[in-house]
Amino acid sequence: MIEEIPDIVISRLPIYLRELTRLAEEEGKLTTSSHELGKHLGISSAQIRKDLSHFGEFGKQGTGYHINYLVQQLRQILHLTREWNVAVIGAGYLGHALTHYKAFLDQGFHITAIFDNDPAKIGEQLDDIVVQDMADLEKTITELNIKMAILVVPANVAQEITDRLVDAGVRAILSYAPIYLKVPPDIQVSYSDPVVQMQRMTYYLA
Amino acid sequence: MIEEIPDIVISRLPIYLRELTRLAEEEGKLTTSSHELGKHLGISSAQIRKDLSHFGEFGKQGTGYHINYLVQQLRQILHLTREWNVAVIGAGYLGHALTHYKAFLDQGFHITAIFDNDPAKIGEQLDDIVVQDMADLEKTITELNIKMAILVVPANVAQEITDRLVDAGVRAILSYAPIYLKVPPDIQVSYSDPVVQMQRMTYYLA
DNA sequence: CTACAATTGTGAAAACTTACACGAATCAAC
DNA sequence: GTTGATTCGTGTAAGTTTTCACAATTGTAG
Repeated sequence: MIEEIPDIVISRLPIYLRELTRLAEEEGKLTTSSHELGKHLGISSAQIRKDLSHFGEFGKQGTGYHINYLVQQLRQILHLTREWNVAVIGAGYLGHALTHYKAFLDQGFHITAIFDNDPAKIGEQLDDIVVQDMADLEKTITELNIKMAILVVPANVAQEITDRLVDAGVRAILSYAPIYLKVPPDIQVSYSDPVVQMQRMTYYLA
Repeated sequence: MIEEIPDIVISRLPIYLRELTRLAEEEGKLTTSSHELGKHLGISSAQIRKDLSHFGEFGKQGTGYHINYLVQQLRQILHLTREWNVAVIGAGYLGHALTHYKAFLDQGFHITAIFDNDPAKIGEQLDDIVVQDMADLEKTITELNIKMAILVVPANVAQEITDRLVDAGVRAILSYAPIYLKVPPDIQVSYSDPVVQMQRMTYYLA
């Protein structure tokens, strides 16, 4: 009876949420329609309505959607009504940048630990946290109840660190490492390899 | 007669290329099969063969693929046999990190300009380039023949900067800004909003 | 109160993507 | 040579995703 909702639908919800928030905050709107939302996002109105229909009926015929209400519903669906502790693995330039990334905090993602195995980096202060030795990975992740990690390490150690993260209880990984990660089926991975994204685009550049 | 190749196929080619390179360099392999490649990437062998068949016949029955040859072919298909000049827009933490990102250079993406409008950042030295005033955007992009840009600016200025980039001749944009960008149909955009990626994953965390 | 415009939610159709399965080719072993 | 194990490329089937199009509902204007 429980309908399996396609991941491609889930992946659009944060984008709807982002735009709805912007419509409310930047444009001061209280309501919107699937047509308006779609126009702002390059998505058809039918798609938006179909996507939302997986979770309930949030709009009203003739009127559209009350933005605050829909935002609240989406945040509940996506489990964003709580805060999430996040670990960053790798304290290179990119690890630093992501640790400082303000939007994470605004959206309830608290980076509460950062790790590296370079003795020169261990102990370094970053805002309010300190770079920890990779040896303490399991201990800290367990203690801080960290379920999400951002992986910013070289490809050759990414799989082995992923295995350790999963064993320590991490359930979702955002990976910037240029390699496919083998994980158990209940573990989520999102990939973000900038080179791969650039290489897709060069195809279209004559 | 010219077959239109789906973007979803194109987007897998860089991943094949990445793994093929790794197989050659790390594991010293000279040949591979669609089955082996797929096992390393979590993709079915049929999918890989079908994808490649859009572009020609690169393998041999019974034997599989000669890695070096396939790598060379993929690089040609993706227009990676030349080098690309790239501009980074925004010299915050993330802009810095991406400018330093070594893998870009390894893959033929040369970051030859970085811009910001903060007087405190303009003039700052980053490796071998200097942070330029956003006012010089058009001039520099034209002079250096830059066709690709990495956008690392706040949402509220992202669209206006995108318009300027496109007018200046940029044809592909990798955007970290948390907003949908409206561009002409012949302009490529890749999105990489870390918050959106995290929010997709929290859906699956009970 | 009635007519009209806007908009939702959704079943059905269309379009797109992936997986199956098989003939043909290749190579190694005997 | 012949056999058997691999593997490719591909036509077709199956599965997934998007789009269409319409009944039902809501609000507005006269």
